This record gives sequence, structure tokens and C-alpha cells, in this order.
Amino acid sequence: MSKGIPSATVSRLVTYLRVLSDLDKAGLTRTSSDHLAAEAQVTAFQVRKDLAYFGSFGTRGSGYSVPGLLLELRRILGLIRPWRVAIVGMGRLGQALADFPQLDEYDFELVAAFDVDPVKIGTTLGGVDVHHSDDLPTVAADKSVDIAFLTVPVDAAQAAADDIVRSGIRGILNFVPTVVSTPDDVRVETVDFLAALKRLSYYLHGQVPAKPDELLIGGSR
Amino acid sequence: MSKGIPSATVSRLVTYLRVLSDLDKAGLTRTSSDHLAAEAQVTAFQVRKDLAYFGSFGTRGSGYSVPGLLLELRRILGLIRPWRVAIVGMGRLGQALADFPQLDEYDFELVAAFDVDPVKIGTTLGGVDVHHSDDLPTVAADKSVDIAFLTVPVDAAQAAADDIVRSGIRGILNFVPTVVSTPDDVRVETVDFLAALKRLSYYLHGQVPAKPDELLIGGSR
DNA sequence: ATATGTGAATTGATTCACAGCG
DNA sequence: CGCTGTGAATCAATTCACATAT
Repeated sequence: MSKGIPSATVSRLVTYLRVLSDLDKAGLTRTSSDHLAAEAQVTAFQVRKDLAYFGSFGTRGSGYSVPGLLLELRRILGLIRPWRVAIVGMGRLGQALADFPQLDEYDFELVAAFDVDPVKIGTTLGGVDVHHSDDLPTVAADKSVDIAFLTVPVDAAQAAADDIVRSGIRGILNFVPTVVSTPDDVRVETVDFLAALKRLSYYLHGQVPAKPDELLIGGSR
Repeated sequence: MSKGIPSATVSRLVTYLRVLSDLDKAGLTRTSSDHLAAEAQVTAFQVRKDLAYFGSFGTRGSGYSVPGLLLELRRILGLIRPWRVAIVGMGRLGQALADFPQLDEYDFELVAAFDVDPVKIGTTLGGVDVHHSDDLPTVAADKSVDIAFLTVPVDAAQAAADDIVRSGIRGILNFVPTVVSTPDDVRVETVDFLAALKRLSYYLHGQVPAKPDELLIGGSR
């Protein structure tokens, strides 16, 4: 069904959704592929092609209804149902995420938290009870957790991911700067600011000082 | 000259670098494209092709030197020189980043912080002085800032980005969930966990919620 | 013997031009 | 007419097979 959709398209759809939210809040009722493209910093072709993977949502000659397209995108992205979230690893980042106010913006409900620190277990942080990570399978089933935020130290990441998978959770938002392995039916999205920072370094550094014997790679295009 | 390199390749190089760091810390001195591929969860073809954009770093028949390739990747990614960083927006996220311990792992030096809150200005947070955002141009020049972390509220993001650009800073690590416009010679890398969460929603929705006891062929490798 | 480096083939994504519909 | 929707063409990225070097 949703196979064959470029992952770049999915990323852009998320951007269009945010743009449309802004337009909607600003009271605009109609927009166009040109307008969306400008806001999202892509081409109008791209906007139309991205949407075309999922259907025809516009009106020829007059563009798109803002609330209409907003709803379609929420539907496409699965943001019309509540997602039940657990945080695995209540260190600084985990606690910060637990306190994050906009989490429920699209019906992401924080329902549980996990850690291995006896001092934290049994307490309430960010409005949810902290359980021992050993109880992940039972608590996750009990609370119908859909998505886990993985915020443990790097050395504990793969083991925690394995626990998460074993609990029947099928989506992991991985904040740990490492590649975690999961079965094919468990989706992992990674948020790694150190990686982004290193990419930035690459682009700022510009050309790599060539080694003496290397001058032929310039061609391309 | 670093044009024509796929951005996906740059992302993977960052992953290879991290894997190599781990191997190096573990005391390994040699590796192979197969080994790196397994750790980075890509194919060995991909590893070799990615590296081939920049040169020939291995030895046929025996693979790569871990410290050797580590150094090459650091050179390629621009991580052999110190980068001077400023944080723009000392809210919760900005303060958390200021306290982040591993920032200097690859010579990222935090040299200044900015905010508009009079209560914060003049104080020291996370080891650096907080200046008024109006002073960005002078302080940034004075401290030779290379990279800005953009961590202001969403409504202030574009204006802050404009200030950053005006200060002569060429790299922005954008933590704000919005598209910021900059001239072509200013590079922006975005870290947006809400966007990642929505992508996750897309990939999960439509899938049947798994039962905790369902098959787990988790181990992998 | 073994694992790299790379042109060629294949697959995938983006761009384009215009057909189609309000 | 204007702007969307889409097949076809172009461009880019990945995969592959094997020649090459140690």
C-alpha cells in the first residue's frame, strides 16, 4: 500500500503539514502548489508529485483548500489517531522530552517511562510513573504502547531496543547516536544532532584538501 | 568540488566515522568494507562506493586500517580543526546543549550564547557568557563563531536566522521545527524530532498492533 | 587468496511539458 | 484561462561484477 513512496516524499509531506498548519492558524482557507512550494523551499512540481502518490486533493484552476489538504495529510501521515508513547531512559533527555509541552499537538500521549535507576523507579516524572526497564514487556502491553523514545546511554541502546522489540512495540524514535538493529517490522527513526553537526562540518569545510595523487574525481556532471 | 557528492553519502560517512571510533576504542586495528557495512547497516558496495568519491584508503586483500580510515574520514568531514559554536536562544534546549558534555569530542568549542531575556543576559550558563541577541554581529565577529545552534522559539526563528547570517556565520544547526531561509552560502542542517515522530507515524499507521508474544527473531547478526 | 576500487547496468527520484478539468 | 495531475524524459543514486592490487 504505502510501498514505493520515496522516503524523501514522506519527509516533505511532514513539512507541508506544518506549513498548512501555519496557514490555517493564520486564517487562510486556500493555497496552491506554488505557495506551498515557496514555504517548504521545494519546487511546485515536487509538491504536486508528492501529493499525487496518494490521490488528487486539489481543484484545477483554483488550488487546494487549506483545511481540506491539512486533513488529508494528517490522514496520510497517520496523525488522526492517538499514538501512545513510552520513554525508555529517564536521564536528562528523557526527562526533558517528558516535559515537552507540544507532544500532544498531534495526539501523542505519554503513557509510561522506564529506567534502571532504583532512585527514579516508582517516582513520577513529567506526569508519568517510572517503571523498571525489566517491566517493559508487561507495562507496554498493559498501556498499549505504540512508540518508544529511546533515550538511554549509548552502551545500553541495543539491549534496550531489543527489550522494546520484545514488548511488541513497533516504532522507535532513536535519540541515541548509534545504529540500532531491529527486525524489519519495527521501524526506527533516528534523531542525532551530533551527526547533523558533523554533516554541517563537512559542508562548511567545503572541498577536501586533495591528496597529491587525487585530481581526477572532479568530473561529475 | 565537494559538489556531486550525494548527501546520503555524507550522512553515511558520519556513521562510518562513529563505527570506526568504536572499533578504535575497542582496540581493533583493521576492518573491511563488509565489517563496516554490517555495523552501519548498509551494503559493502555502498561503503566502498562512498569512500571512492574521495580516494582509495584500503589495501586490496586485507581491508582498511582503523586509525588510518578514521583519520581520512575526519579529514573528509572537516573534523580535524576546531569549530567555534554559539548558541542562539538559551531556553531549556539551549541550556541543555550548553551543558552537553561530548561537544568537544570533535573539537566543537562553545564560545558564546545569546538570548533576549534581560534576566539571562550577563550571566554565565553552561560555561559561557550570555549576550543580548542584538550583539550577535559584534560578539560573533569578536569570537570568530563558525556555527550557530538555533534554539529560539519558532516565531523568532527566521529573524534570528537573519541575524546569524548578518553576523557572517556560515553554518546553522537548526533545532526549530520550521524551514528557515538563508542565502546559498549559508548551510543549514535541521534537527527536528517532531518531524521524525511524524515520519514514524506514517510508517506505523496501517500496520496491525503487534501482540507482545508475537515472533521475535530479534537477534540479528 | 582475498578484499578493494570502479565502469556499466539497474533502479529510483526529480524535472518537465502538457493534457485534463474546473 | 489557471492550476492541478501525470506520463515521459532526465538526472541521480545504488547495485553489481569483475578487474586489480597485495
